[in-house]
Amino acid sequence: MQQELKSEITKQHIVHEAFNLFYKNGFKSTSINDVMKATKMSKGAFYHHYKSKHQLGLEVIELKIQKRVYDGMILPLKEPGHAMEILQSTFLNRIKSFSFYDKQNGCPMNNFINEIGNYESSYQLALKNIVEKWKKELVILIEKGKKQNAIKKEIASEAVAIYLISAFEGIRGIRKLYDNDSILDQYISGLSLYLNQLKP
Amino acid sequence: MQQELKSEITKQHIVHEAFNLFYKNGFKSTSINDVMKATKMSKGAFYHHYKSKHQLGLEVIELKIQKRVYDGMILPLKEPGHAMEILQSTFLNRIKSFSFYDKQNGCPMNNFINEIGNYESSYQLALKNIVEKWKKELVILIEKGKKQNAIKKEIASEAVAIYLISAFEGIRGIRKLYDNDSILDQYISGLSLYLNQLKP
DNA sequence: ATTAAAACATTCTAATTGGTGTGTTTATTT
DNA sequence: AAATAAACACACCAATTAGAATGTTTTAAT
Repeated sequence: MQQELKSEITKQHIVHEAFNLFYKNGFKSTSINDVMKATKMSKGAFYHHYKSKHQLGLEVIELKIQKRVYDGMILPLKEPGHAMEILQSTFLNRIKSFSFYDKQNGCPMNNFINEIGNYESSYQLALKNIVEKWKKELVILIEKGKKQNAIKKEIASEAVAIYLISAFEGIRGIRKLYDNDSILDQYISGLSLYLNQLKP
Repeated sequence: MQQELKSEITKQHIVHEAFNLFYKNGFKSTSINDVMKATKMSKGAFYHHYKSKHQLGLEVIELKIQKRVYDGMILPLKEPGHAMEILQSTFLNRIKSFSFYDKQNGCPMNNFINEIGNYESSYQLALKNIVEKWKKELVILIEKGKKQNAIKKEIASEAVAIYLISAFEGIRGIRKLYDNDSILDQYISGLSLYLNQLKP
């Protein structure tokens, strides 16, 4: 029982450092050597716990990236309250809460999607899973908004959900190109306008 | 004079094959060996015409990627006619005109942005340049729409432009995860709704 | 205390990387 | 025709890659 725990801690350690390096330098550009240098353990340790770099990538997606999107963008949607206010605060708060580092390096999920989304079906599936869960929760909230008479009943909830997600992921990439937040302010302004126009 | 021409043709050949491989497999993952294997010339030939892989990357951005965005998304905006119709047809036509290959591999510019947007300032600059030109032309068209009384005068043109671009680039990435066009249909539906709500 | 297995460390390999140096051929100028 | 320079080809380098093989140490059960 002690051993299982230690193994679990070591794996979490590896996944944690791997996520940081993948986020900063990309998945393909990060070698197992790099990851294990960061953990200050040997490569033998890595191949004891994981059978390949591919498996590590999957765990990073399923554990770290999924959790990030969950905590930042999905869980807030489930809070009680007015749907429109939750929509606004979730998207706006998240954008405004990003550190300089996070602005510079974009969305980890979006980075993965664009780097290896056309690469391997197991990655595709794991990433699609996250997007689908996000979309699903957004749709639930939008439907709630319709019932609350806060959102026009005739609009297609899924279309709005995907348009919100697309623009959010898109701007996370584009922001990388700039060295200040003016582009984010314009996005926020565009988002506010969009949300306001959903009101009946 | 004959030599300069031959040199130009060879460089175009290299840039062409490089773009295709960067698009399919990413910039970092594509080696000069890969590129020159595709051109069926030697690596010596490459380093005769280019001083580094970095320089090749810049030329691919400035020649191929820029042109793609220009032809597909910017030039159509300059056509005479009703601003709102041009907006709708440009975005919708472009999305619908993508080949299976282009849907699977996303937007070349967005791929570059997400892979090396946080990597090197010369790439950042070259890519930002394209986005800025796109945004600028969109703003001009939106302003025109306001004059034509086709778009609400009180909305911020830059915000709408960036929101349109963000969503477009975002969906190009997300589409990679799916094996059919339903997600694109939802995006299109969300886009149409968005554009309609800009009308006075 | 003995044994077995888990958790690592160390060393190695075959392949690949961006880039260089040294040819050889072709085109242009004198 | 001779000289020069451009356009390549080919062999090579040191560094890095994912992964395997073979150690050694720690832990847990008997």
